[in-house]
Amino acid sequence: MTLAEKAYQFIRRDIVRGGLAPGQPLRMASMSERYQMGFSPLREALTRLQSERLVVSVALRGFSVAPLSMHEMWDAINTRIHIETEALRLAILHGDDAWEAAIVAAHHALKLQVDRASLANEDEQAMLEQRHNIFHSALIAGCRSKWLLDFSQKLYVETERYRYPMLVNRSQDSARDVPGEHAQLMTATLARDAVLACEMLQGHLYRTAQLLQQLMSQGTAMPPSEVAEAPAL
Amino acid sequence: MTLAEKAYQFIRRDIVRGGLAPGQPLRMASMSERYQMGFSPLREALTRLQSERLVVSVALRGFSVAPLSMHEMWDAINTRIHIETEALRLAILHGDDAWEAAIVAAHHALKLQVDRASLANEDEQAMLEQRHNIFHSALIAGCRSKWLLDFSQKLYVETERYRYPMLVNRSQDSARDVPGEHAQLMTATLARDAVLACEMLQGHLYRTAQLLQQLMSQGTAMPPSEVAEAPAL
DNA sequence: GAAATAAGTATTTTCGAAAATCCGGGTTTT
DNA sequence: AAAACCCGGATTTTCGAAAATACTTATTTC
Repeated sequence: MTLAEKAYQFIRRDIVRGGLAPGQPLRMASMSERYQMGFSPLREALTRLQSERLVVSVALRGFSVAPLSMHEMWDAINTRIHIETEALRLAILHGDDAWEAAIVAAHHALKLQVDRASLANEDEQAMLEQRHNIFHSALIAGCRSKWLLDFSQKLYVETERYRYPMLVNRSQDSARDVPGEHAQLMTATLARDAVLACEMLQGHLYRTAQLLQQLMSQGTAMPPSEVAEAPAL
Repeated sequence: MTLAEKAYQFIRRDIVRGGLAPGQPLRMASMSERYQMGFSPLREALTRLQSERLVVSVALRGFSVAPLSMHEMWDAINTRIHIETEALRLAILHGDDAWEAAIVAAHHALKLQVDRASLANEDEQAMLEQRHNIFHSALIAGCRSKWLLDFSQKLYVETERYRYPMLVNRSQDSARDVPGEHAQLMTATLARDAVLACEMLQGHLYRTAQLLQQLMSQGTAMPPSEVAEAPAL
C-alpha cells in the first residue's frame, strides 16, 4: 500500500472520529509532522478527501476539515435514502445466490460484533462500524450499478461522520431495536419483497437521523451547528 | 488558478474529446512533456479525475484513461435519470423566481448557440456543450440538495464522454427535435408540472442513450466496446 | 487619524532529483 | 521443459527545497 493510501485512511479516520475537528485548518507542516510523511502523499490524500466532501479547500489557502451542520446531515440522509432504496430495489430484482449468501454472512458477523462490542473500546467500535458498513453494502451489492454503489458508499462515509458521536452515548437509542431492524430488513430483502424492504431501509435511515438531530439539539454531542428541520417523510 | 486546476481541466477536456483514448496509459513523463508542468500538479489532477471515474489507476503502475463500454454507458444514463428526475422534482417544489429566471436565460443562450454552432468548428461545439450543461444544471439548481447536484454533475461529465463522438456525425439524430425537447422540458418545469417534466427529462436522456447505442453498434464512432442491451424503460 | 503602501513572515504550491517498485529477459535450478 | 531467481531499465512514488502567493505588522502619506 502506498503512503498516499495510508494518509487517506488515517486522515479520513481522524475526521470521522473527530480527532480532526470540523473547520480546523489542515496545515501541511503540522500534517507532515503528525503523520510522519512528506507533502506529496498528504496532498494526494487531501485532494481525494475533498472530492468526498470530508475536506474543503481554497486555492493557495490550503485545506480544512469540512464543517458539520444539521442541514448537511439531512441532505446526506435524504439523498442516501433515495440512492440506496433504488439500489436495493435493483438488487432484489437481479441478486443471485452469492448475493444472498453474502448478506446472511454479513448480518451474522454484524450480530456477533454487536453483542461483543463494549462501549468503551475504540477498536471494537471501529469493527462494529465496519461490519455495519459491510452489511449495508451487501444488501445493495447485487444492484449491478457501479454508480449507485459508488454514491452509496460516499454517503455512508459522510453520514458516519454524524453518527460517530452517537456511538459514545449509545444509551439514547434504547427506544429502538436496531439489531431487530437489521434482521427485518434482511428478511424482507431475502424474501424479495422490494416494497417492504425499501420501506424498512428508509425507516431505518430516517430514524437514525431523527435521533441524531435530537442528540445534537440537546447539545449532548457535537460541535457548532445550525439546527434545521427534519423534512417531511 | 493553480497549475493543478489547469491540469485537471486540460486532461478532462482531452479525455472527453478523445484526445486521450480510452485505455491509454498516462505516463508521468509524457504528461509532464505534453502539459508542460511537473509531476505534482499532474498527480493531483489525475487523482481528482480518478474519483470522477474518467481515469483509473493501479498502485505503483500509474494511471490510464478509463475504458468505455455500452454497459457503463447505460449504468451512467440510468443512474443519471434516477438522480436528475428526483432533483428536478425537488426543484419544481422549492424553486423560486431566481431559479426560474436562470432557466429561461440558460435556455435562451442554448438556443442561440444551437443556431450558431457549425458542425466543423471545435470551439463552437465546446460552447454548445457548455451551454447544454448550464441549461440542464439550471433546471435542477433549485433542488436544495448539494449531494444531488454533485452527483448529477459527475454523471453529466461521464455521459458527455459518450455523447461527444455523436456531435461529429450529428446527421443521425435528424429524427429527433432536440431543441424542441428542451423547450418542452422547460415549459413543463416552469408550469411546475413535476410529473410531466420528469417524464420529459427521462425521455430526453433515454432517447439520447438509445441513439448512442445505435451509433456505436454500427461502429460509426468510438473505440472498442462490448455492446449491451438497452434495459427496459 | 485613516488609508495606502511596503516589508517581513507564514503557508501553499511546484519542481526535479532520489528512492522504491515494477517489468521483461536471461540464467540457473529442479 | 518448467519453475524460480536475479539483474538492468523503465516507471511510479516520495521527499525536501525553491518559488509563488497570502497574511500580518510596521511605516508612510494625505
